[in-house]
Amino acid sequence: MSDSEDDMPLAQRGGGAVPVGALQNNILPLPRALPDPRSAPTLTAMPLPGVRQAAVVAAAKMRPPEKAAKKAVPVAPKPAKRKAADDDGKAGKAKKQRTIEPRSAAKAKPKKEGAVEDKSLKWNLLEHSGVLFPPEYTPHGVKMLYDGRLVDLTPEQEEVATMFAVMKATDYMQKPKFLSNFWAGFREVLGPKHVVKCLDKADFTPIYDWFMAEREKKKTLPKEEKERMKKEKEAAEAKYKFALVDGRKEQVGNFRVEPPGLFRGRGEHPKMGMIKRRIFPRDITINIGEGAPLPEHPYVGQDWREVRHDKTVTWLAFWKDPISEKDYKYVWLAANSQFKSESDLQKYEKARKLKLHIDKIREDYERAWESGRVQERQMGVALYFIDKLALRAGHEKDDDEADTVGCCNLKVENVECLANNHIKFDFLGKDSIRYENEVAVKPRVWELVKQFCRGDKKGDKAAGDQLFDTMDANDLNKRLKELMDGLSVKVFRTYNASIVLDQLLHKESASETVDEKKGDYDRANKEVAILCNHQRAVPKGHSGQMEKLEARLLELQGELDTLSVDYLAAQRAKNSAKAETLWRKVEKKKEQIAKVELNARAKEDLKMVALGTSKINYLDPRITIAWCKAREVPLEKVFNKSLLSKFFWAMDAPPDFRF
DNA sequence: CATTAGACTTGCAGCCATCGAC
DNA sequence: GTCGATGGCTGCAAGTCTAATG
Repeated sequence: MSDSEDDMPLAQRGGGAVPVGALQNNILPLPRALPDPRSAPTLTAMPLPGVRQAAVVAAAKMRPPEKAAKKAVPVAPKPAKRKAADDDGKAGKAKKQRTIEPRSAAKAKPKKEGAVEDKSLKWNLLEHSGVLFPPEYTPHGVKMLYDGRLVDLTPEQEEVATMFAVMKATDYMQKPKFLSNFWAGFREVLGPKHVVKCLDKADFTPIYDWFMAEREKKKTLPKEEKERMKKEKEAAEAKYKFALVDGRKEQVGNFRVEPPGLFRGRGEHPKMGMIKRRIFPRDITINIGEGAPLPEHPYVGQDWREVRHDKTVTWLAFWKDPISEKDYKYVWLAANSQFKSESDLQKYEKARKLKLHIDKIREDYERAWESGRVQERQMGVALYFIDKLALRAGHEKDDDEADTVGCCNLKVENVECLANNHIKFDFLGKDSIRYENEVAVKPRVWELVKQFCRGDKKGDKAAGDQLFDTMDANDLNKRLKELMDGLSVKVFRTYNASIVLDQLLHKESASETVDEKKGDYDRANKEVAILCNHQRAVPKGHSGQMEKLEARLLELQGELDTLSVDYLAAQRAKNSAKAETLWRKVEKKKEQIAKVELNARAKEDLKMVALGTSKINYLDPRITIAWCKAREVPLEKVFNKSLLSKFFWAMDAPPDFRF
């Protein structure tokens, strides 16, 4: 369907990205492999395995959400307030759980049959070493130029100048916004009376050159020196790498505090170029078990901003994002932790649950197209797009963020009604990645979109106006909750990505070798990536590499020709021994050519497609694992080391697992 | 009931170590 | 053994979504 028109087009997922429809047969063949949850070890009973916890044990701790999610809802009329233990103490906020506990327990998560522990609690014991701060700034003394003259800078000023100098070769230098934001920040650091009066006459080249030279120097360091430094670094980091959670040794994801620098927003971010200041202990809130030793830090005389013992959250530390006061930076455990893998499983189970409701939901939103109320119609169409095209929700954004959209905040200029019930989408989505797609839609949808673009009654809509002006992402999510417990927009993306993979992998295939099967897998993966519009920048040097491949092909072709001629000659000369040898060589050469051709095609094909994101975030690993088992493909062919580790919880999926 | 705070997931790019071709 | 392409890993930006708040 959509294989021919690669290249320019992007999310060109043709019309039928979601031909889901059937599959009722394999209704929830639940993760049979997971050990019976009822026999799960008690919370803290587990030993303290090293880094790698046994998958079985880990899996056992996670009940297959099936039974929990299913009927449990009406249960739990009993407020879960009993263990009001850890409360008191700490600062004002943090203490939300208690008051609202009954409510959330009653409606949302009535897990735990026997109710051994409160579901809102994520841990009982938590120990860790906090965060690792970046080194303090060491002045290099290299002077920048202003109007051709050397300029004296204080270490603080020099640090900021260096942040800028280092970015000399990036295309941020071409962005006026970046330059003006930087100048505003730099000017403040320079103070009012400084000789440097504007950016135009400032020349940071000396600092840039120094920086590049340093980098070179580091590269050419003797091997032993390099290794010594590496060892030192590792030793310094060692204690931060792990946390102790209820007796489990878990990897910490990001324990390094972000170093100061210039903010590199994506797309046309209004704040690009602003100075991201240094973060100190006084900025950081630590979350840790009550009895655990307080993490140390190198800043004498300074205290952590706050120390909490909040068992309802999974973060170890956070600070306010210095660029955007309303954002936070968190330190969490790594992807292979119990916290992360458990929610990963929940995510996929929720998506599988959607499968049971999807027919009804689709009927529902199609019916909404005929509603007398605009808002109904808009919700119906929005959900149709989300379901069909796997669009993101699209929440409202502030003016101090890049101007990007998702489904619910599409603007009228982002859609165009073409002939033949086609609609063309063209907008900047997350990370300012362009989504460009022409799709066939139901005639009624086409009509409605035309109508929404025009605006219903008074005042026609103009560019910049919301396509769905009577609803937003929150409204839609509220509606979804009525259709299925816990349902939200993003679940559709997970659902569609995973079900498409499941279906594609269950298509007939003549592939025999592992490489061929891997090809099947990658193609399926690619379909999903295209559906989700997971793009990447064309790798630099791509065209050069393609040319090389072309040249190589030509060369090989030449060799093949020569061999062929020789072979014919040998044959004519009745030299059968020689002919046979040559024949073999000809065959081999052909194979070689085919391989290079295949490689070239794949490379061209995937130059703009990123396969990784869907693998990491959208594709239920059990689909892949089951497929590997059934088709006898080593899992390592499709999952790298970190994926294998991240998905340890899914390893027992049976060969006949269906999403 | 709308807005915001807070927590957690998703996403791309760039660096860097490794791997495979010569 | 060298060299450059590949792909993994890290960094951190940018989404989503729910509960708390006023």
